[in-house]
Amino acid sequence: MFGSAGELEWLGELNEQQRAAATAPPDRPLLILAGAGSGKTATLSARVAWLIAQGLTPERILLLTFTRRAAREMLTRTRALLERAGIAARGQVVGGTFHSVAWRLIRLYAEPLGLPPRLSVFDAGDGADLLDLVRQELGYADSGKRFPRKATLADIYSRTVNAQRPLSEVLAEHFPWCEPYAEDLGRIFGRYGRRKRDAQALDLDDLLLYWRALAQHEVAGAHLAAMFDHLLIDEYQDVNALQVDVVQALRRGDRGLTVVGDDLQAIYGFRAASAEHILRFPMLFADTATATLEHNYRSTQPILDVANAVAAQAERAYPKRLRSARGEGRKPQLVFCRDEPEEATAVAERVLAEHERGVALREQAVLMRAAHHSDLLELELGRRRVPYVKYGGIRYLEAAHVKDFLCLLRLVANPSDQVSWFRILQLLEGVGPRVARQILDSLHLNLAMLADQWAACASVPAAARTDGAGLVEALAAAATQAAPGAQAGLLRDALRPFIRRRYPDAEPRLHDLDLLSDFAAKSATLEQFAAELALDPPQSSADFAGPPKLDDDYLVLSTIHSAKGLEWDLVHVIHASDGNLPSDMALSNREGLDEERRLLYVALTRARRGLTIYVPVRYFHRPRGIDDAGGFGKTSRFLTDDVQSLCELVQRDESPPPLVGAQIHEQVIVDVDTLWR
DNA sequence: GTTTCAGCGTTTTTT
DNA sequence: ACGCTGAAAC
Repeated sequence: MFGSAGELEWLGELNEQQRAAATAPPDRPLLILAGAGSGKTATLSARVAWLIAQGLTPERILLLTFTRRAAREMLTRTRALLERAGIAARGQVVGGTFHSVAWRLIRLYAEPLGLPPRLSVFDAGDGADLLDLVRQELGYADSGKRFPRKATLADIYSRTVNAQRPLSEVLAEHFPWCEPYAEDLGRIFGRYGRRKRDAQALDLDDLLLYWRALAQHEVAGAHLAAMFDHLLIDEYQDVNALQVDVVQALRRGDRGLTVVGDDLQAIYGFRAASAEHILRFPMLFADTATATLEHNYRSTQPILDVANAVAAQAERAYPKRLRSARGEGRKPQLVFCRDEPEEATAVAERVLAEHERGVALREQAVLMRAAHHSDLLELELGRRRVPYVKYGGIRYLEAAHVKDFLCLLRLVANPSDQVSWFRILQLLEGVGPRVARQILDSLHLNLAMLADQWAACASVPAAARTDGAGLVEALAAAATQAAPGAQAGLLRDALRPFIRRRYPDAEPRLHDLDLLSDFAAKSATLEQFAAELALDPPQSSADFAGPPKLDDDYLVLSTIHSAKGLEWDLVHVIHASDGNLPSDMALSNREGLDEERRLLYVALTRARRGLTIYVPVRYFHRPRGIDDAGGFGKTSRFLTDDVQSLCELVQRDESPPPLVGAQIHEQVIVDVDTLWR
């Protein structure tokens, strides 16, 4: 079974548990429980390399990861291992997220699935926009007072679909304040589905639904399952019921199956994921072999002590404690700050002090629960001219001008996409929701004939006619081109005047469009480009700025969710107070609280050798009265006495000591009379 | 009847 | 940065 010892010498670099996992017999389902920092990526890469060394064909191995970045990293490592063994990997392992692989397979099987050959992919924002459109059409926009916002509608829809449970149950459990609208929501969702089909679009949830339907189909499913000999899944603690169905359907016969995860790091409950799936894996897949990795190669022991103490607070805690292979180090610091501005100052000072001591900015990260928790810090960093990149939060694709551009791109491939039209038309002067709808009703959405129709369309206001003709012509011209770069260029040029007119800060936005066009030029087709962006959106502004230069140094700011799987020398966790971490929004049930705790656990275990947790003691902008100076926040309930005893406590209060009257020798004078004398 | 704009309040996490 | 509101402008 094993390759000859000389061939796979790198197996010797793994520890015993890792090696056992990497070389476990491929015909039994394998569950790898891998604690934080336990060399999970190394092990999984080694397993892929080992499977190939055993004779498996790379193209017949499917690797599902949480992000495309993770897939890339594993495949790079795998290739390096194979090279060392002198094995020339002929093909490529198929890798990506559940959603991106679903997209590839669905396109392959579009015909039997009854789908049109041209398809758009809606990202979360597009889905929300269509829901908003439907809500307006059904008249809910003006009637109700507090009807759920479009983002909430999208959340409810997605959660219901992903959990595969009746709407009523999902509402009762997670959106109780929306229960009175249950019927209305049902009507909206039904219509949403039909409109989506008319637009020849799939949303992110559809990708999983269609993949599952395909995999469970008697004939197509068998065909699909036969494409792969081995299926590996990373971050299995964050899969939902729909994804488990797909995995189960794909494993027909004795296909190999390896899953890796850590139930202590399950943080995607809001996406209907549940750690139950990893815990029940051995029950679902008979004859499962289990491997456990618990040596931590990332962090020093004092950091792990704190992480372990946090994890131990869970009612259903496992006796799984991370043990450091790196040894001792400095105790984590717990810094109490007077208020949020003070916290921002403290973080900036500490980051810069470490930088002086030789720790590059990019070896440090600031992690937070919610993207806006770093608002003040970002101002402070700007003032001090500290370069930083932020991950998570408002993403590029959500910026208005980027959406405008992407809608145009999508229209070339799919002119029946009404949501895109609706948005584009409103760029024109004198066109709001009402007129846009009228125009849409009177046009046949066919690019070849569109220019004539546009000129004749009575609904188009005079002011918009010429401007709109420019866009329509650009769309028609782009449709006759084949090269995506040329197409994107045409559309960008046509969009330019609108961007200038609409946004006061047009220049940086135009620059974004240039970058996007350049990226589009590298894709096979515009359709492909738009779909890839929806499936694997750029994680930060840096993703678009081209490959980073080697001497670029910047601090990383990231939501904890986006920090998953990453590590830094020094980690700064901010806003560790009740209401922020745990977030107020998550406290309605115990599951929510547990997930918040795991979130903190994930944050803590990102640090290699330095960890600082900041607690702002006082809050100013609480939604109270104007003259309320602010309340006192409470230290996060997860930072118990137990946890604090493992930290070095720092009181940071910059307010000057109170003045004693006797210290002031001259009287203080207040006089405004000089102003008008 | 619609569009547009200013002002105000709010903002969890993401494929 | 966005949605909602009310009021002005077309």
